[in-house]
Amino acid sequence: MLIGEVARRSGVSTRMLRHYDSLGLVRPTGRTVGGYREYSPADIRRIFHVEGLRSLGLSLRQIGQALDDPDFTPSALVGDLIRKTGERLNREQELLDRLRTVDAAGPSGWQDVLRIVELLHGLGSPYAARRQQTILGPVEGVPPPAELLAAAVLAESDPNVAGSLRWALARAEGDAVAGLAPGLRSGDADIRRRATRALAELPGATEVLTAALGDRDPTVRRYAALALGARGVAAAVPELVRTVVDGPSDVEAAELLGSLAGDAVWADRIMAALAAEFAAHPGDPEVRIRLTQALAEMPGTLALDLLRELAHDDEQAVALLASALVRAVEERSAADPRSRPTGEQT
Amino acid sequence: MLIGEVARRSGVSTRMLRHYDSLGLVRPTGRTVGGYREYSPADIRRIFHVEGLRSLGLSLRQIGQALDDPDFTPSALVGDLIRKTGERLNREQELLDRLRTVDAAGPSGWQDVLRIVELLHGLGSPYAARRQQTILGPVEGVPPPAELLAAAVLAESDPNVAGSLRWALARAEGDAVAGLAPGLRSGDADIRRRATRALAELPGATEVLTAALGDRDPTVRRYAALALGARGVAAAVPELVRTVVDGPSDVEAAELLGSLAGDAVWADRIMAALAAEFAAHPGDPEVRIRLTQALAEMPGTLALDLLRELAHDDEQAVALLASALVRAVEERSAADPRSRPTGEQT
DNA sequence: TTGCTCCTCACGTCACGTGAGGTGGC
DNA sequence: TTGCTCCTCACGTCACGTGAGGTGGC
Repeated sequence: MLIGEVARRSGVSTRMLRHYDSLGLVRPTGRTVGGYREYSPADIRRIFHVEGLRSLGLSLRQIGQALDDPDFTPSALVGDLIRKTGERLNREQELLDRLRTVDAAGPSGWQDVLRIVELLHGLGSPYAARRQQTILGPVEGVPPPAELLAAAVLAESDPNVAGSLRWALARAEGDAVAGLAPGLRSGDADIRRRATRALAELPGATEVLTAALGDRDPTVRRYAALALGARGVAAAVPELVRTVVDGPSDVEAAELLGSLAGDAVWADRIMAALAAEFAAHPGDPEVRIRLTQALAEMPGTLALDLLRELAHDDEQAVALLASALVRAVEERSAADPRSRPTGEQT
Repeated sequence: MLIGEVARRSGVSTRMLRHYDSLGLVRPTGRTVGGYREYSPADIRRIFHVEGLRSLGLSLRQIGQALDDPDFTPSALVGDLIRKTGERLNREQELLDRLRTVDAAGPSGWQDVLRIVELLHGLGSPYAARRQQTILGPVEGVPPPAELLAAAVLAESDPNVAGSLRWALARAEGDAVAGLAPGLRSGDADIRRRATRALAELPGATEVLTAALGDRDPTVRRYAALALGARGVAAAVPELVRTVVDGPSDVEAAELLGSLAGDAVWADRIMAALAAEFAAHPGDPEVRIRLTQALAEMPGTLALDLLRELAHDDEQAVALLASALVRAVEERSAADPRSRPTGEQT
């Protein structure tokens, strides 16, 4: 069979068939009197073998070695190909991510593209100082896009750099909330915490933060509750109460509960929740003290009855604190009659 | 700054810096008296710009055009890069899949590798006839690995080819069940159906099939129930009863219920389930007829009482069928006294 | 004789690495 | 004088595409 027909049947160009010949990879068995290459059925089969191995990414040189050595062990070579292909795949994936980031920023000229690439490069540095500098460094004109900073916030493990990033993110142009929201769906609790902390420092974001109240991770829930409490969102109340009980940020949580209790509807529920926690922690002085201190944050004389009761608490420290707070609340209420509830006699 | 120091600071080799120079991409502003290239700070900045754009996958030619034309619009080029990178990514992913398939088959020589590649190629053909031929064609020595055929079964839409594949799979070497199981977790109901049908034709596979009884898709549940019923697995009973009610494969389901009812424990539950279905479908003659026919499959005189009752059914067709079946069951029981239940008087 | 197929030789692609052979500045 | 840096020129890589210029068979 002459080279043209072989090319048509195999899909390999005549150029490549001649190339295989010159490499010694597929030598046609004969030549016609005119010097034309004549391929035998065995030659054709060999061509298909070559194409088969090429479809696995072997180089022509590797194919030549493999086909000519019947004892060739494929396992090592295949393993190597898998590794190399995986590396190329990762590189292509990273490149695609970079390109998408650039595209999403909608650059209007090459200056913009270069700035984003520079940022991307700086934020991807393994040195925290370099990342820090990238964020705080001279912002030549356009501020960095929020989506990019959001991605960096989710990945940042250094607390100082993370703080700078949140600061920059709050000032960035673009939809910072949309950039952070995917972080809340991560399987990694650290990433969800970073997302929540950053969301807390943004205006709005109430909806995603409310969803974060249902997170598996207590820290995520706490960040979300504190942020929502500061926005006056009553849905945060149960988690704020839990924060008072558990300790970290209990003072901040108590203050937020106090201001939420300014709303009469929520005042009763908050008091009921706090009272329930006293009942649930009878023998734990630390929890009871935190709860008692939280009562001091309640507006007006809302907590006065409960404080008077606690002044006789079995725990000495609680009783002393409650007594002091009873006096403080009474004085406060005498000074400002508006805060006196209707049912109370002086 | 001389070329060596520039190379150290920028990470670009001196060879490449000279290459950039010769392309006109980065021409050092000056030369020393000795003819050495002298890079100015602006030149260095340009080098970093080049590297920035290279990190996005632009060719040196594209970079040259971009940097020299201040009106260059990046959007089209970036879009093109995204498309091309996505295509490369897909190709790499497909290559990696192929390599992993080959690796999983553990080929001992190049002959094996070539056979697997050939199979892979044949099974991936867009022509059903070619796929069919690949499966049924001359199997030169080693049978195709089950994992490969399993993947093909999950992807095969042509019913004839699918049948051949299931046939080949049942005869293949390797863990066919493990190859099919991921198909049951697919979001695509078609793939789950294909997986279940293929599992049904394999020996064993009881565990995965039992899991498939809880599938969202009724067809998947039916395939699983029929397969499990044939294996004597009583967990299939509820779905088999539903199959009798719903129609397709009701005869087969009834037969399986009949043989499962050979176990006294299950006999009562099956009869109770069938009776409940009669109660649930009062006005539906087709369902009642299928249910009545199913009663004929119950062993011995198990269904006799219910059939006698149905002989007076409001639906004429049901009543006639039930009367005929009552006689048939009575004759059968007279001929074979072993099938007479203890409580019955002749 | 006219197309068609085939032949060999050779250049271009693309981003480099690696010499060879030579020179300038401390 | 001795290293060190720099210079230009040029070949090799890898799997091809695309000619140029020429020839054999119907």
